[in-house]
Amino acid sequence: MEERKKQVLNAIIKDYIANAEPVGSRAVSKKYDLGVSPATIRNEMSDLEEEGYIEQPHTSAGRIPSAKGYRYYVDNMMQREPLTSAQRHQVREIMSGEFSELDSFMRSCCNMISRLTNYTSIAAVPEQGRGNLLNLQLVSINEYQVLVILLASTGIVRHKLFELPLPINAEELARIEQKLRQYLVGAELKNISYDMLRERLYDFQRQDKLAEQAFDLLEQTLTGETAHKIFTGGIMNMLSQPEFQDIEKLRSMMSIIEDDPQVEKLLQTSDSDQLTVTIGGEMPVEGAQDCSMVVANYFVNGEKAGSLGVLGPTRLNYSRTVSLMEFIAGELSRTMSDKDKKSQE
Amino acid sequence: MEERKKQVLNAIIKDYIANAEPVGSRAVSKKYDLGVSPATIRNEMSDLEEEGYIEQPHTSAGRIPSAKGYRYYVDNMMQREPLTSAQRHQVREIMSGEFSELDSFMRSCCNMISRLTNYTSIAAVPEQGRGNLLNLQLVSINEYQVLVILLASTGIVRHKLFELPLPINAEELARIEQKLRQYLVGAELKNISYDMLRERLYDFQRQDKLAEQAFDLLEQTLTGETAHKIFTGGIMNMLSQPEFQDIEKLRSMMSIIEDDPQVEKLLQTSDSDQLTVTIGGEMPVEGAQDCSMVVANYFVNGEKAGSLGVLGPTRLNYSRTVSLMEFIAGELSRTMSDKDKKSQE
DNA sequence: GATAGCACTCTCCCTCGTCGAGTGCTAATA
DNA sequence: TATTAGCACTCGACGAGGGAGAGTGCTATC
Repeated sequence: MEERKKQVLNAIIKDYIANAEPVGSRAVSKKYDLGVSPATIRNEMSDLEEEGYIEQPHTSAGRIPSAKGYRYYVDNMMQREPLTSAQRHQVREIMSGEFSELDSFMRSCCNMISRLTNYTSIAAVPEQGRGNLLNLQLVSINEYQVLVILLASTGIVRHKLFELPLPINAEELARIEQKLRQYLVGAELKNISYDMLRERLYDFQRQDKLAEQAFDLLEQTLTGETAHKIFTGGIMNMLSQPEFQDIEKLRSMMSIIEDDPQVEKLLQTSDSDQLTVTIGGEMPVEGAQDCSMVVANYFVNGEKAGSLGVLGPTRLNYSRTVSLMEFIAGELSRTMSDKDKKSQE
Repeated sequence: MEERKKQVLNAIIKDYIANAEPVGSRAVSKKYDLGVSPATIRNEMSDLEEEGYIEQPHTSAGRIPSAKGYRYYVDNMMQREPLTSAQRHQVREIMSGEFSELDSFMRSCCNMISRLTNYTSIAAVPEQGRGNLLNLQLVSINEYQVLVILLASTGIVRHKLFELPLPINAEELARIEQKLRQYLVGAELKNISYDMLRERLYDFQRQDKLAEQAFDLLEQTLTGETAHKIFTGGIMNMLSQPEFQDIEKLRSMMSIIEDDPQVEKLLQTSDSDQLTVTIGGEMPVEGAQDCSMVVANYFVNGEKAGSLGVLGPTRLNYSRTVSLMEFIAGELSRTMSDKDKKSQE
């Protein structure tokens, strides 16, 4: 694309992102001095429209960027907005806080992202933990109920209460616990699949009826649930966006944000360490076509551990949002990797 | 209040709840046959307005109920709407489901309430568990990190990761664990206050430096956090209410619903087993004056265990909502008490 | 190729007039 | 005395009409 046309497109997008109103040729020529008159701009705009980068809500209105326009901007022209020190500070503050509970930590991350971006934030964390199985405890509550507590090397704890079909006494339980520890402690959590369980516990399982129960029980706790835990924040920020003054649009977005599986689907983009920017029609969920999002993955020791995203109108401030999300995901990866290393010591 | 005036007020409230539009004298006389002409109704309405039970948005509009009118209706005239068997069924279905995780159970309760009422639901569960301390475990992650796991008789588990200022080895940890168990297992969780800890552990605490650490640690885990965990559901239902088509009103409600402490404040009504109906200006939170709510407490073995509420416009369907919430809170109390008894066996 | 000029188009906003719903008052009625 | 019918009045909703303003596309000119 010729340089001047690029500049015109850039001006239109920037202005529209800032003001949410169609941009006219006069405004472009005045505010962003390209050294040419409005008439010239008009010709360029006419071309840009023909090529599908911008569109006109109606004759005698200015132009607004199309999804294709935003895409071109993000891919070829966008420059990352430098972060202020206040922004960096806010992120680091959250990161340096305590977090023995992953849940509440992710929640405050989401709130921080919403505060910084003024958009709705979403995040997904796999239910299945990372790290190795550090310890495993079976606690008898009564003879029909057993509490299984799993401790990962990351300091994350999971627990589940099980109802047994047959009663069990303390000695038997201790014996099973012993055996399970022997076979499973040290294994990587993500490797504890059905097959792996079967392999390691094959002999044990044959041994007696109760062991078989324990087998079923572990299988349920450890495998199966590959679902992600979903967090959202700053839903209210949607309300301040002029594009969502229309209640119907708002409702269609809200129903997606409130529905965990849909949000999970949104966050399933790439597994790379690059941000993913998804614009308008590219959104993978029905009814989110008026939105864009910026999704970043975070990594613990080089391995993908979860996703963070920001959801807003297609008129998203891509430049700022990308900078912020890149920084936040980086800090989060660093913080969680540190923590992980520390707990492995 | 004279019988006929009551009937007129009743008709106005019912009609307004159903249609969200000012009710005229003609409509009252026609739809709710009181056997008198519109002119007579008009006189009654004029009286009701003078006494503050209804108001007029403007001359030549019908009347709408005032907060005082709703209050009178709820206190003196309202009849509980009988539940359908489908509604009962839905509630019982959720109740009979598994719930080893209190969190996800409460979440699905909230969703159910929203589905049944078509309003936004809110719930609060005290972080501090009910029941007795059944077991306590200290798990060493590395020499500076200890995971404290608390198991309540209700099957609810809490855990917290602690960073120690001094390293600790396995034997010492085991010794402390032993002591703590000895002193604390069996105690009622809600009684484990700072004072109680001090009393029981006084000698122990003096014993050595590490025990003192353990003391601090337990104090943090067990006391202090009297905060409630807040759940919400069906936020989207707000959008379908005609009174919240105005984005500003919507925003003021949303900002309250998104803010846990505010929701907690809303739910702090009475501790009795009666429902609390709060209407318009009675709402304890700034900015919620256009709303009403119905709050029910649920009880485990006769003791208050948490609160459930429904949040909607003042034009709330009190009759149906009260019936539903009464039923749901009752079922929830029953289910959780059963579970509690079962785990005590 | 860039620009100035100009007619044209379309939205926004204001005003005006009509319509209809609903009221309050008054006089008549049971 | 309570109820009702009749009637003038008020006010918001709605649609038509018109001016203002923003922005365009086209054409002729530099």
